[in-house]
Parts: sequence; structure tokens; C-alpha cells
Amino acid sequence: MRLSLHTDYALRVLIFLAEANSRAKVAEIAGYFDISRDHVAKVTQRLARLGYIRAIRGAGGGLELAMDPGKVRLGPIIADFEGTLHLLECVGATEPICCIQSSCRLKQVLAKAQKVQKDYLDGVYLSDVVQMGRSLDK
Amino acid sequence: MRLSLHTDYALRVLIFLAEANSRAKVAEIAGYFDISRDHVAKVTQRLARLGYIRAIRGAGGGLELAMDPGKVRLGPIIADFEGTLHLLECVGATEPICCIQSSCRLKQVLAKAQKVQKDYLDGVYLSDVVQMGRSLDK
DNA sequence: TTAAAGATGCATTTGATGTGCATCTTATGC
DNA sequence: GCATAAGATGCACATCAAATGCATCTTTAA
Repeated sequence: MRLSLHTDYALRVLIFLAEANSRAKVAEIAGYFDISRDHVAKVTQRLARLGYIRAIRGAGGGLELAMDPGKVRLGPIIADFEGTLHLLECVGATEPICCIQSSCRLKQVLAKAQKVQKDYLDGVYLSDVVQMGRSLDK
Repeated sequence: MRLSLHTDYALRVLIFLAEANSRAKVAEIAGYFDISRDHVAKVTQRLARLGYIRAIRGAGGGLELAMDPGKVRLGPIIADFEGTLHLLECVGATEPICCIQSSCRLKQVLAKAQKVQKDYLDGVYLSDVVQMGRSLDK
């Protein structure tokens, strides 16, 4: 039930860039959070491929946000980095995995449990996490 | 973001016992689901210690539900078996882990994301998963 | 053309989870 | 009260994903 470090780093990088509001180098970000440069590099590659940030190579290069923080939803980012969010295997399965699948409603319940969480995270934007201008308890 | 097999087995054992509505042996349950006897045994020990089931030793012994399925909530069972449900370490931390903790609201957002899921699961009972008598989409 | 900066792949480590085995304890029934 | 049924418990090992570090390649500004 815990998110991976990569997801953690991805969120932190986005928060850093949103707050910095300027170009920053991988080494800077890694140094700021005191985490592995290599990991940050891998996370930023992915964020760049997903379109959340721009990665500029060469001297004077670095990373910058590619989207308005007010338009970046946390849900999809987490989903992108976590891959399957299924609480149990049966939730995402199309064919029966467990022999009681026909009679038990656990699958639907867990699917719904995932959905309520995802729906909440889909309603939270990067800007909500960075600044105070919005109530998060809606 | 996936529940452990022990949590899976715990839920299945409870569902089995609720449906059987009678005493069953560990070997029976393991055989029914075609899973390891040892694992089921460990899960049932824990369920017994938590008060969900009764474990009767000796000849003619076995396992039986210790509570009315209509009074057993799924949320606490999952929490018991999963331990920490924190999406990120910072959510449960009392002292700062990340240097931007003071300014970022990620912690509160993730805490809320956990809460909406837990609240939903707390509203689902074992009886809901076994029989059809109740709408789960409330 | 040099050096800065990101991109990428590989090898290794680590820790949690899963798995099976062996043995102990408790209780029933003859 | 002994034999047997059944659960309880601890240990050792396997396995796999995550984490980690290292080396090297590619791009681009100065």
C-alpha cells in the first residue's frame, strides 16, 4: 500500500520545479532533497516523456515544468508511476482467478475502494500542493 | 499499492467461513482455494488473535467465525493485515523527513487520499461481500 | 572543440514477501 | 491415559521487485 520511491521523487521534482518556477539541474534537485542523482535522472526522463517537464541538454540546460501547475492532476501522475493500482489481482482480472469469484463481491468492493481514492487524487492539482490558494478538503 | 497475499487470504478465509456457516479445518480451506496450508494456518492464527474467528484444537476441531458477518467491517481487517497504509513515509511521520515538508501540502493530500479509501472500506461489511442483500454503491 | 548536462543500460544489493518444513502444544475420543 | 487430530510456532530458504551505483553515450551551448 505504499507508493514507490520513484513516485515519491516524481512528485517532489514537480513540486520543486513549480516552486522554483525556473530551470533547474538534476544535480541541484537531487542535492536539495539529498537523494540519488541517478534516481532523479531516471524519474525526470520519465516525467519528460510523459510531457510534464521539459529536459534541456547541453550547457545551460536543465529541467523546467512543461505545464501550468494548475492543470497538472496528481492522480494520473501517481497512476503513471505506479502502474497497476489494483488492490488484489482479481480486481483487474478479466477471467476468473479465484474459485469463489462468481459468488463473492470482493472484487467490486475493492474496485470501488480504488476508485474513490483515485477520484480524490484526480481532483487535486500540483498547484494545490505547492501554494495555499485552494482548500483541499472539498 | 497492492495488498499482500496474507490480506488476500484473510479475506478469503472469512468469506469461506461466512458462507460455510460451520466449522472448517485449515486443510479444507487451503484445499478449496488451492493455496498453501502453511499460509492459511498463519493467517488464521492472526485472525483468531484479532478475535474474528475461533480456532478449536484437537480432534473434531477447526475454525469458525467468532462474529456476526453483518458486524465485521473490511477496513479494519485490511488495516490489521497491512500494517501501515501510508502512501508515503512523510504521511505518518511526526518529525520532518523531507526538507520541503513545511511548505508542501502533499502530506495532507495523501493522508486524505488514504482516508477516503479507508472510510469506504469501513462502510463495507463481510456480509456485503458474501450475499446480495445490500447495495455496495452507497 | 570542449565541457556541461541529460539519457541510457548494466550489474549489484537489499529487503519484503512468499514458501515449505519440522516440531511443539492442545484437546478429543476410545 | 494413550493415540491421534488439529492448530501453533519458529526456522530456513527462495524469489522478486525495488533501490542503488557505475559507466558510458548523446546532445548542445559557449
